[in-house]
Amino acid sequence: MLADSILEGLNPEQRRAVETTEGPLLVLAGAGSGKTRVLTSRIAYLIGACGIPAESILGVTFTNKAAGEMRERVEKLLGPSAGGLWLSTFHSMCVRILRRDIGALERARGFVIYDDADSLGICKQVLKRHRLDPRQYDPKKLRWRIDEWKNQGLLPAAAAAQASDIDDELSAELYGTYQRLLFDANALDFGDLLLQTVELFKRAPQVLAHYQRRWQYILVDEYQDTNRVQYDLVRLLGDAHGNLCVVGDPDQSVYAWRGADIRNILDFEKDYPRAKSIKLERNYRSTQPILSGATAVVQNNLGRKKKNMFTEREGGDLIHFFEAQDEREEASFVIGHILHGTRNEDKSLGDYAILYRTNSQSRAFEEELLKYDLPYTVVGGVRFYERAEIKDILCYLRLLVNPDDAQALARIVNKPARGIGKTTLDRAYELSAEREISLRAALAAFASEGAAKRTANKIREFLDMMNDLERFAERPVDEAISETLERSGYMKALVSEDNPDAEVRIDNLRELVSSAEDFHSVNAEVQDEDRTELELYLDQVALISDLDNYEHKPQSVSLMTAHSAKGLEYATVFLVGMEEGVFPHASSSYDEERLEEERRLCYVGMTRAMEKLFMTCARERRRFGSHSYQSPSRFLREVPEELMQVQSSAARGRSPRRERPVRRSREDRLDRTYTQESYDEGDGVRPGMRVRHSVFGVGSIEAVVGDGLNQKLKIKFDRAGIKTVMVRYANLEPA
DNA sequence: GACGCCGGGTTTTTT
DNA sequence: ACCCGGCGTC
Repeated sequence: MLADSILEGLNPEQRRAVETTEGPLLVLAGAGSGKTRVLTSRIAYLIGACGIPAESILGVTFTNKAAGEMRERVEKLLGPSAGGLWLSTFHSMCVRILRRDIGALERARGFVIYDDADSLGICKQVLKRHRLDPRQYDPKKLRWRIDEWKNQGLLPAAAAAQASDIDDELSAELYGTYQRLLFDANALDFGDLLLQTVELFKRAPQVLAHYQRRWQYILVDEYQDTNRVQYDLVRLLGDAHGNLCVVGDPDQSVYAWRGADIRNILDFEKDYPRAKSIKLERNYRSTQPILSGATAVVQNNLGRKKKNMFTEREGGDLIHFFEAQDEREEASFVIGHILHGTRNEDKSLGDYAILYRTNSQSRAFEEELLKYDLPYTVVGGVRFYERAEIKDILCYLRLLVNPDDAQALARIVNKPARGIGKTTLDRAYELSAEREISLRAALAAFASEGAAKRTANKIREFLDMMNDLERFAERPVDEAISETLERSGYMKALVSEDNPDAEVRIDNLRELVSSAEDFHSVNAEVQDEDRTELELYLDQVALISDLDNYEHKPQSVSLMTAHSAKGLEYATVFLVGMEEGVFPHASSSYDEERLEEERRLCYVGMTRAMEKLFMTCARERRRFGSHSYQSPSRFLREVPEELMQVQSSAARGRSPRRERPVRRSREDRLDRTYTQESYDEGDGVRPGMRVRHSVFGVGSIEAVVGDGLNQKLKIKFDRAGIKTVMVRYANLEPA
């Protein structure tokens, strides 16, 4: 009875994916094939039809939003019997496990979670300890390398063993120091959350056994985006019973740069010989031209698992293509179309999404939207919890929970200014390294030993204040925040600044307090046996992404990167900035594997559209403050001509300067290669040309080196001599 | 120790 | 064009 209602409306493949409950199962779910529906129905089926207790089921996703949506849909199918079901991201799952069991690794349970900025700060500290010049050894690169290792499941010793050259050996050594500093601060970074959980399972079999017993059925969403550690986690948890269902689409694997290994999904059947596999190839989302166009693009990837997507949504518009003169015209074309649709075609703003390759591209569209007073929502970019003032207060809170948090301490010790500056902090760092004590202890030691009386008093005052604040660690989180704002003098300092910028920040802090009030009222009843509300709050804040807060508003245009758009759908999608160097991104242009990932990303972007898909490019674009000229993206050429419709220039909202009124055919438009990075449209840079540089004055080009984004010019300046400049940055004019 | 100027890097995507 | 960190000055 219940089983019937759960299975109702599923197509035969979906049904099979739901009913095949035992053993390993691979569900290859193409874009728009009802993947989430299958996952939620499957969970509901396990509980409602098979009688599996909800607490025996683990569902893992990549975003909190996806987890939340799934929970909602399962509850809709089953009602409250879904309580006890674990649905979470890999990261929050690991936090929960570690909070309970990290003691088995001889670590304290009160650890804090370090975000990217904190990690980078630690990297800088590492370089300092090794007396390396951060200009010579880039802390960002170190951060990147460490993250790579962590994604592969390698701790410092293993990394050192694998290091192939002297450079990498040094990095591995620095990685060791990095881990040491994290340990001293009782902190874990994002990568650690996963890696230490694997470590825990390996070193404490009884802990692993506990979770293996608990979770009899495991489901993993977006399996194509799992990295090595996530693979290991799934493997460890699932091996006991083998009831592992993974769902994914190799064509939508777009996170290799974050360590995702597409082989995890491609090799699933090898890894789990008993595995069954089901393909979901019926697309419920897009019209025929959109699906065919997207498929045609992604088919250019080699070594791809064959999939035959089909849709019954025959007819519909062809894919629209528009080539703008520059990014402003591109924006005005897009917004013009939206205005037309909402005024004349009964569309609402929520039907539209603007998708781009990089966050920085949102700007032109935002300006245009503002011009017409159209509400819009930007996903990504600067996150609320990363804004300086928010982060400052969160660092205070972190210190209430974990006094050893060195990053947090360093950040706020002089915010607001209280006379404890760089010199003092440096001394504290040195003491901390010498005596192997926490930064806070070192600061206290400095106050009673080396510091001048004035400084010593200021340090003591600060430490007393912090000790006093600690009483609020057990209080409701909104109280803790309000008290912190007062006692620290942070609010007072902002108020006395008395400028518009400070006002914005005050508003943000008020928003923080009110969101904390919400958190408090929601969590008031949910008493965790041994975690304070503040601790729970900090965990949540650390793991929340901008996307998680995104809600699709019916009266607001959505703007986001193609990455962020994965899993979402819109009636009309504008996939903008379709130019070589932008999409595919320049940094991926010379590597076949990375190009294929760009192509998959393009596929993801295109398949977000249900009814209308616009792909646009601009001939000219301002980047880094200077002009650049790009040719249309190769991906545009990969869309079959008969599926594409060129938007005529008559559709343009305003009249651009059009030096050539000649109507070119589509092929002409797409095949035309513009001279990249020239300073005057259409003309290439050639030796002998006279140019003007804003700093060096007039000179003549001696040589042209390379092309594309990295093109350099050797110029003999009349007064400044011979210089090599990057065209991209030089802002040259003809002279 | 605080403030202000200069120079360099920046724009790949994020849990 | 913009932001941030570093360095010099007060």
